[in-house]
Amino acid sequence: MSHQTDSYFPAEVERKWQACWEEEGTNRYTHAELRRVGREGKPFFNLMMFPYPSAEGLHVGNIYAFTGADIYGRYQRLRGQNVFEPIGFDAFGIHSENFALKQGIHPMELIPRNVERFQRQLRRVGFMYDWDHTVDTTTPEYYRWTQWIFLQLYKAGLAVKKEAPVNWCPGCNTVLANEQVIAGECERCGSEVELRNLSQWFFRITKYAERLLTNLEWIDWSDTTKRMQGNWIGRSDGAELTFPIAGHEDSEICVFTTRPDTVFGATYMVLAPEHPLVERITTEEMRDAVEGYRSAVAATDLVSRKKTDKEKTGVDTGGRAVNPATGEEIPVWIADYVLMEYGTGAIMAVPGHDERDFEFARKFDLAIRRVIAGDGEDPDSQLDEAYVGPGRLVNSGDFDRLDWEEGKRSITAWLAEKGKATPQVNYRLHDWCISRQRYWGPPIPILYCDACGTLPVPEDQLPVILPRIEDYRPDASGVSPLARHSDWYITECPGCGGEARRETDVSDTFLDSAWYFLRYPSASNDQLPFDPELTRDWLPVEMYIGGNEHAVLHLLYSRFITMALKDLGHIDFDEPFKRFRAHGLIVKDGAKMSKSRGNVVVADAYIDEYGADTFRTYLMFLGPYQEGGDFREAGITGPYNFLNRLWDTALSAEEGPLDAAVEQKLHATIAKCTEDLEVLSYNTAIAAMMEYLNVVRAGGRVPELDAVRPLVLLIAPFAPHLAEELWERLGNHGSIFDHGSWPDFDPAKAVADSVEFVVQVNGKVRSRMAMARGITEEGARTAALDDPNVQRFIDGRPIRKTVFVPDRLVNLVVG
RNA sequence: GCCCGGGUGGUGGAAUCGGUAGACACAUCGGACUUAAAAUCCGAAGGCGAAAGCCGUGCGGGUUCGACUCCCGCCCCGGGCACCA
Repeated sequence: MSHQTDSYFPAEVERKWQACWEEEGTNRYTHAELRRVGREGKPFFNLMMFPYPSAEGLHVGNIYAFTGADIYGRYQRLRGQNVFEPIGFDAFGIHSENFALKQGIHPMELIPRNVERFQRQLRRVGFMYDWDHTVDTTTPEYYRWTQWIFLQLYKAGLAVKKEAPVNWCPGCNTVLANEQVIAGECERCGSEVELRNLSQWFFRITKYAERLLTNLEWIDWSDTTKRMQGNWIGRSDGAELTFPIAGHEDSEICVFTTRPDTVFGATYMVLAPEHPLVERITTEEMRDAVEGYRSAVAATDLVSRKKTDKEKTGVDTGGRAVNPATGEEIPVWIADYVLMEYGTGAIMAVPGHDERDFEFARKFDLAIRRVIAGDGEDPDSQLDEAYVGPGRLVNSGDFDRLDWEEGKRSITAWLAEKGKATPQVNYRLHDWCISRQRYWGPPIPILYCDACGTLPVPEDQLPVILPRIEDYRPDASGVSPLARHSDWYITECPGCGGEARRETDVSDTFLDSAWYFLRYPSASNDQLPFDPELTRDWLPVEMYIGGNEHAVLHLLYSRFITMALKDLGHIDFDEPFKRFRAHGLIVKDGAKMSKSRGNVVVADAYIDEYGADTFRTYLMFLGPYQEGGDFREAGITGPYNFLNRLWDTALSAEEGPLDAAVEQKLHATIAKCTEDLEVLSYNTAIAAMMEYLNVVRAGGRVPELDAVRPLVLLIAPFAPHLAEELWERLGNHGSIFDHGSWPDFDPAKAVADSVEFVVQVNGKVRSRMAMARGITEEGARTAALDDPNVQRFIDGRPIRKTVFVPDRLVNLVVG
C-alpha cells in the first residue's frame, strides 16, 4: 500500500482536488466577493465561448478551446489577478430543435439533460469555472433579459419590421440571416436557400457599419478575425451618379460606382430586373421581352441567381439614358447580374474596365470604349479583356492624362457641380434579420392590436414565456408553430385593454449569445439584466478566446449590441472584448472531426486512461494553439511520461543548493514560459519545461527541492490537479492558485557563462568551440585560427574580411 | 477571381530584427532491469558516405560573408469572401 502513495494515479489526484475545489469554493466568488474584488482588487474577466450543449456530449474541439482559455486564466490568477472565469450554455436554436424533433424528445426535457451531462464532463477536465455564475439561455430568467434587450432596441428604432426578400431555408422552414447562408446553402442543414418576401424583424446593424469598422483599427484582436470582419462589413468608397432618362425628364437613374473616373466609358446601363423604374422606361416593343425576363428571374432561386460562373443574360428595355459626362444617349438593359439589394440596384456599365460588363457587352454586342490607359498603352490600344488596373485617363474630354485616382476626385467634383454626383460610401453589410419562424427560442416581445397597432410588451410583463407545446414541428407556411396556439397568442392589449395578438416569431439564437458576457457577473440578479456596479468593475472582458468560425456572426453581433446598449446609456463602453484571440481547429487525420466522417475523438476514454491533466497538456502540446493541430493517439504518452517524471522527481527531491547549470536553466525556463504564456504559445512552453526537467534529472542526479518547486508552479495552469497535489506534498497548505505565485526570474542568471561558438569559413560551419560569454572579436578570431580544421579550410589564403556576431559566430572570409 | 494562413526528418512540430536547421515529443532501433513481458531507465538517429565531407526547410531565380528567414516569378494545401458595381 505504501508504494501506491508514491506513484502517480491521476484519477485519484483529480478526484481529490475537484472535490476540494468544490468544497472550498476555490473557483467561486460570492456576490459580496465579486463586488469587493471588482472594486478594490484586480478584476480579470477571462471569457471563453460558451458551448451549445449537444446531445453527443462534450467534444474534443470544445475541450481544446476551453483548455487554452483555462490555462490563460489560471496563469493570470497565479500572477495575482482576481480571475473570474464563468461558463454557460447556449441552448436555444434550430440545431437543438431539429435534434429534439429527430429524437422525439421535447427540447424542454432534452436540453436540461444535455446541460447536466455537459456540466459533469466539464468538471472532469478541471476547468476553473465559477459554477455560481452560470447562464442557460433557455431559462426564462435569462431570456427575459434577451427580450428586454429587444425592447430597448425597438424603442430606439433599431429594431424594425419590414417586408424584404429574405433567405428561406426549406429544410429548416425558417428564414436565415445572410451570415447563416454558406455558398447559397443553409449552414445548418445544407438545403438550398430560397428567396421569399416576408415581413421580418431586423436589427439595424448597418447604422453601426462605420463604427464597427473603424474600431477594428484599435481593438486588440487576432488579425485574422479583424480582417474577416472588415471584409464582411465591406466598405467601398465611390459616388452616386445620376443619369437622366431620355423622354422622361421627371425621373432619372441613380447608380453607385467606385469608378467615377471611368464614366466617359459608360456605354450602357443595367437595372436589376426588380428595379422600380423598369416599368416606366420599357418601350412598347420591348415590353413582352422584358416581362418575360423579369418573371424568369423571379422564378430563379437565390443560389443559381448568384452563381458567378453562368453565362450572362439580359434584355434591352428599349429605354435610353443620357451619360452625364458625354451627353450621349445610351441603352438601358435589365440583367440579373445586377442585384437590387446592393447600392441602388442599377449600374453604369463600363465594359472597357469591368470584367462583368465586358462579358455582357461582348455577348450583346454593345460598345466597348477604353478610357483608362495603363503603362505602354495608348487611347486606341485594343481591349481584349476588361482592363481594371491603374493608369491615366484617355478618351475622357478635359480629363485626359489625369491619373485615375485624381480622375475619380476631379470627375466626381465636376459632376457634383452639375448636380449629377454625390460622393457615397456603401457597405456590404446588411441589416440583421432576427426573426425565426420556429419554436425553440425566446418569443419576440411584441403585440399587435387592431386598435393600437404594433406595441411592445410592457417591460414589467417580461418574460413572455415560451409555452410548452407538443406540436412544435415547423411547416412551410412561413409562420411559427406558436401561431397554432391562440390560447397563447391572444392576449390583452396593454394600450386599450382589448384583444391583442402576440408576435409568434422567436428571435435568432445569435441574439442570446450577443450579450451573455454582460449577464455572467449578475447571473442571479432578478431585478436587472446586469448590475451597473458589477458591470462597471468587471467589464469589458479582459480576454476572450474562441473559434474564428464566429468571426462574423457572434463576434460582430456582440459588438453591435454592446454599442447600441452604450448609446442607450446602459453601459459605458463601446467594445465588449478588450482582447480576443482565435484558437485553431483540432483535426483528426487532417480532416475536421465530424460524426459523418466518423473521426470524432471521444475525450472520456483518454481521461480515464491518462487523466485530465495529461489530456490537457497533450492537447496544448500538439501544435501552436492559435493554429490547431492533428490529434494523434500515439502522441499522448509524451506528456503523460513527462507528468509522471515530474511526479517522481518532485517526490524524490532533497534539500540542497542548486547546481549552476540547473540554476541557469531554471531562470531561462521561467523566462521562456512567461513569455510564451503571454502569447498563448503553449506548445513551446511545455517543451521548455520538458527540457528543464531533463536537466534536473540528467544522469540520474538527485534533484534539489528548489529546482522542483518553481516547476510545480509553471505546470499548474496546464496540470492543475497534479500541481495542487505536489504543492501540498511539498509542504504547503491551501490551494496553489490562492497561495502560490508565478515564479520570478533573474535575466542575468538566465544566460550561461559559456557559449557554443561557431566558426565559419566563407559562410560554412567548420568548427564549434566553447567560449566565454562576451568574448571579443579578437579573442574569437584568435581561437578560431588555432583550430586545425579551420586552418585546413583557410588553406593559406589571406583573410579578406571577418564577420563577428557576439556570442554566436565568427565568419572568416578568405580567397 | 480576390483576401488571409501554411508547406521544415518516418510523424507532430522548434528556430524567422538574416547568424549552429531539426529544440521538445511520438514512432523506430540498440542496451540495462526481468524467468519473460509490460512499465521504467540509458543511448542512437535528416539523407548519402567507411571517413573527410557533400547535399538538404514546396519549385525556379536573385540579394548577401551567410537565406527556413529578405526580394521576384511559380506550384500545392487549408480558411474566408465572391456577379457587392
